[in-house]
Amino acid sequence: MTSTRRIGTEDSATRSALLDAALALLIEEGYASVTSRKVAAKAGLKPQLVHYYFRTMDDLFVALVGRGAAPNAERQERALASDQPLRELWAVATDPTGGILNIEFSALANHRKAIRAELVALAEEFRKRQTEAFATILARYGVSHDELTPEALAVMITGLSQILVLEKAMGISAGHGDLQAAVEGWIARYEGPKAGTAD
Amino acid sequence: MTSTRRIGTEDSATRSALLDAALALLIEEGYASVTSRKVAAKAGLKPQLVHYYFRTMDDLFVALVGRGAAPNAERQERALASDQPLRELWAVATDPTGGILNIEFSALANHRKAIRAELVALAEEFRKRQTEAFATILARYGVSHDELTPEALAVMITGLSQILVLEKAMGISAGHGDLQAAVEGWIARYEGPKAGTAD
DNA sequence: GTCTATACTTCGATAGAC
DNA sequence: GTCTATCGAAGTATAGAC
Repeated sequence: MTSTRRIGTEDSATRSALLDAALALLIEEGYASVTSRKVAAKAGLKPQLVHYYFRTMDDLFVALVGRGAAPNAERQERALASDQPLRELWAVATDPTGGILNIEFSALANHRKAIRAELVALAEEFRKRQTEAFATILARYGVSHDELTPEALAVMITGLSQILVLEKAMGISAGHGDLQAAVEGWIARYEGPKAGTAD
Repeated sequence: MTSTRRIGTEDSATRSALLDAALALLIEEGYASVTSRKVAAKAGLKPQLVHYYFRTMDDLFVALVGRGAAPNAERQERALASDQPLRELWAVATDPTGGILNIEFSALANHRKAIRAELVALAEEFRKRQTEAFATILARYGVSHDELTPEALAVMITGLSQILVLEKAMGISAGHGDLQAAVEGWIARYEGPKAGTAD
């Protein structure tokens, strides 16, 4: 009940175009460039439309997070349900586009309450699902909790994949090949050679 | 030779105060809040002074990175030279303030060339020093390169510490205790119990 | 060498026209 | 329901006064 101002419908094509433009800008130029003017320009629309469909810029960011949530969850589920869940999940986590987005959103969230709330809730659900799946997977592979807990593994995979993606985006690559190889070696120890590869 | 405009001296107290204010803002509110007006306000000065001492905002950021480089390098050297280098380095890497700064700078660098160049050069030197030290340390602990290379270890420590710091800043903590314990366990395997602790 | 007066651009946001 | 005219605040940056 904060204001009586009208707002566009959620299924509007214009609204969708604005979200597309915002997403592209976020990836290409960072969150500081996601302004009403630039988003509109990219979509070939007037800046005021941003405020019609999303009252504030924070609302736009929150909508952007929300729109990506379901596809991401599905990607993760598919990976976890595959024959080689660790390998598939690692592939998803090291995907450059997703990684960059993660970093931009994290930086954004660090100082904007509404966005942080949205993102934290999502991240926690993600981690929870991963942890559940890892519990089964690690048990199947005969890894004891003394060695590595599902929770620790979830944070590890996130941390290692993110540093690789972030640094690659910046142009740092020292040690990346070695770490990638090490991770693949650990995975291969449990899941064997890559599926589709002659054994 | 881009312009003839004058610029403040590097040992000016005003210049230093502006850098202090910018650093505080960067940590407290993120890089988007490091504007000439806000920096000046925080330092109790006029916004135009920012442009006198640092021609552009990018220059200010570059100066900020530069000012922190030497102290950071020293901190790292001290850790690497200690009796328990892995443990000390882990402690330095998981320091919250340093971590947050790292994230802010990374996000910034992702889309601003001048800052990225500065940061990448620094990060590479950092990694190189770490890798050199790790080569000695791992050899001393009897770890073969087949198991883990110094390069991979350097990226790993960076990635794991950063994810812990970043998520903690955002308010995510699931799995953190487990990962912290796992890392401490690995370290203890090589460096024994924490120095100063009864054995 | 240090700081201020000032210009011009871009920002988010609203009120009101279609 | 959709979009435009317009505003006041904040952004970077320069030219010139002390």
